Amino acid sequence: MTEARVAKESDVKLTRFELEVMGALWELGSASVRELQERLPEGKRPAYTTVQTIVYRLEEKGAVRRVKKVGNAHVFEPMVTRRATVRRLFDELLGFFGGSPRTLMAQLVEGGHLTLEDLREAEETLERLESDKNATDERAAVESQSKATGRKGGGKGRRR
Amino acid sequence: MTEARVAKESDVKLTRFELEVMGALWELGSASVRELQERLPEGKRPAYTTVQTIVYRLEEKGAVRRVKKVGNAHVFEPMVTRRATVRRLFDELLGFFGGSPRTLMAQLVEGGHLTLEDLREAEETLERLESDKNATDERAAVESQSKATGRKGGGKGRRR
DNA sequence: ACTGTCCTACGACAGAAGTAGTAGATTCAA
DNA sequence: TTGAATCTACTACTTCTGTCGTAGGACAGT
Repeated sequence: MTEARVAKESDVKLTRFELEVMGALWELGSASVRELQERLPEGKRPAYTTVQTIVYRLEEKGAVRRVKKVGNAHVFEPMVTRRATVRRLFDELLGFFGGSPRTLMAQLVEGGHLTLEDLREAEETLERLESDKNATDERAAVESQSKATGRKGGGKGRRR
Repeated sequence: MTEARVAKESDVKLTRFELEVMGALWELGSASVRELQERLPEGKRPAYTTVQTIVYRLEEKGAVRRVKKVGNAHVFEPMVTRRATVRRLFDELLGFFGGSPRTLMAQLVEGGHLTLEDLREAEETLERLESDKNATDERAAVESQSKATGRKGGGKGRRR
């Protein structure tokens, strides 16, 4: 039955190539195997069946699901959000930096990855988010704290 | 002879666990296999030989090298900087976001990973960097290139 | 010189990831 | 109703990762 596991969005662990495919799927919203394959960068565009295999594995991991059929082809849709996935990857990254976003940010900045504008915009996003939060008073601890993600370094949860 | 490949720092591709070990090595500056093993988080602390294997593989990838011996044990030192590594990982991340740091930043912010303070500090770092650059007149970001390992191939300096 | 302890250098192996071929089912346009 | 084109559902590697065990070398006491 190739039953897709119902996984907590937060524990879906993707490999590089799976991420690559998810990237395409996130962009397209939903797509067939062929569409996905065609969106992959020319250089590293594997055979059709290779992509198919990846998609199947993603399905088993609960990262995507079939939503409908077009012709004889299945159309897949993401089950995990890009956001949740980045969060996950970022957390991993943090692991190698004593869990400090600061340090990581510094490295990124120094590495020339981020421009002042990027940061400014991020700030705006953040501020907008804050006020939204206050205005609506929205509670709900949403998905976030699933469980102290087994951080390695001494405790010290990031405070905001 | 287990000759370590002289790899361009930028093309060293590390796996999760290798990163984990590198994390420990970056923190210690230089260390023996045992020291590295002991710095790994209790929970996931593999057997001594497992760590040893990882270190050997890192050596072959040119990510670390033996610098000396203490007793009968080798002491290793990182050959790739933490910075360069983060850069690499970040680049990969960007791949899933249409190459836009903005989008990624937004996701991070929304995910509650970054606080306003984190951003402010990053900005300062950036500004400090800018003026340093202008004042000091651009100087190679070398930092840990202790010895020029015959590095000469066609440089493919990524600039963004 | 003998012995226990700690390393190193290899060799192994299971499971994950990447890559793809094939047989048979579907679909679509004649 | 046929046949080509396209998919799907498997099966099958090969490589890469994570994990160790073991044999034999080095060294510190005794």
